[in-house]
Amino acid sequence: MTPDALAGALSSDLERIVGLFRSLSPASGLSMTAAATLASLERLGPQRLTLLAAREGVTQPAMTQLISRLEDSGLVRRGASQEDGRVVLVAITDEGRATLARRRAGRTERLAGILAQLGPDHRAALASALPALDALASIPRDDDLVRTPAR
Amino acid sequence: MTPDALAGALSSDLERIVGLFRSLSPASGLSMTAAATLASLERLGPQRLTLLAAREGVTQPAMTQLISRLEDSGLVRRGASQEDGRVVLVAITDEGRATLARRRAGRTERLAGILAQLGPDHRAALASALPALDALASIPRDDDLVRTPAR
DNA sequence: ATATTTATATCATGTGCTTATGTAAATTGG
DNA sequence: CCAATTTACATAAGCACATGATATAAATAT
Repeated sequence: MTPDALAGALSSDLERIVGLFRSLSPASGLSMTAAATLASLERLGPQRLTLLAAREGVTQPAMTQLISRLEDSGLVRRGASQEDGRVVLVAITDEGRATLARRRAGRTERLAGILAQLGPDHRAALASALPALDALASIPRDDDLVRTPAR
Repeated sequence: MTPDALAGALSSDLERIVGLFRSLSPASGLSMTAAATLASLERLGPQRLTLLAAREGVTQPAMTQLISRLEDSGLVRRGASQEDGRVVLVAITDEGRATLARRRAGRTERLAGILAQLGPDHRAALASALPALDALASIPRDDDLVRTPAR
């Protein structure tokens, strides 16, 4: 299979799978961007506001506001950087982690129900595709490359 | 692998893949819901407003407004039902199909660029996972079951 | 030391969602 | 059948969340 054909097929499947994902996600009071940002913070550790904005594909003012809301809700914490007095390092709190965990538990539970309806063969195929999916999920995004100083 | 473990692993990968998908989708002036609704209309044919709302996980008023906007943009058409004078059957237009196609082309192009960075082994694994992904994408949603008349 | 750049915040505005409610068509029950 | 209820959609008011323009303070460069 050519890379282009693979991209086309994947793109088509992804479109519908994202829809499935959205219908699986419990109404936790978090917007898609909020949930994705929290997940990034949990996975990558404390991050600068600007990096978060680039990573989630929103503008910097939008991220400033989102972080303010998340901070008010107690899900993240603003911290200062020691090297640079301008930067804000955003970190997830225990409460933020707990909220994420609840969200995931709900989604996983519904997904398990759906997988149960699938045939064992399809389940096996999905299980064997996990490393590839993980590779897909782990692909560096543009914004990860932003921090390449020209030396 | 147990179904529950599979659900957990899938759920975790999906969370990050959705983020990738969002960053791949071109800014076509369509919201996520708008794009998903258009895609549903293309795939399933004309649909009632209420069914669309349930399928996309928004309220009925939200769908009424969305359809009005899409109609103003010429991407969908409102039609009447012959059996029931209350229902509105929403259909995608040729322009709507063209818009969807452009969106997909942009996404596919970026995805192809990313896949090229992956190793051939990972590409092969993804290719072999396509049937399973397709099965996952084809799983009926709750709202598809709504139409089960009690006889 | 001044000018420029960078990181974040603030403000004004617009879109898209929600809840509450209205209207007309279909269905139900006496 | 006709009044009451239900169903499908529309409308309205308000809030969440995004954008673009701009301000401020810290760091860097000339």
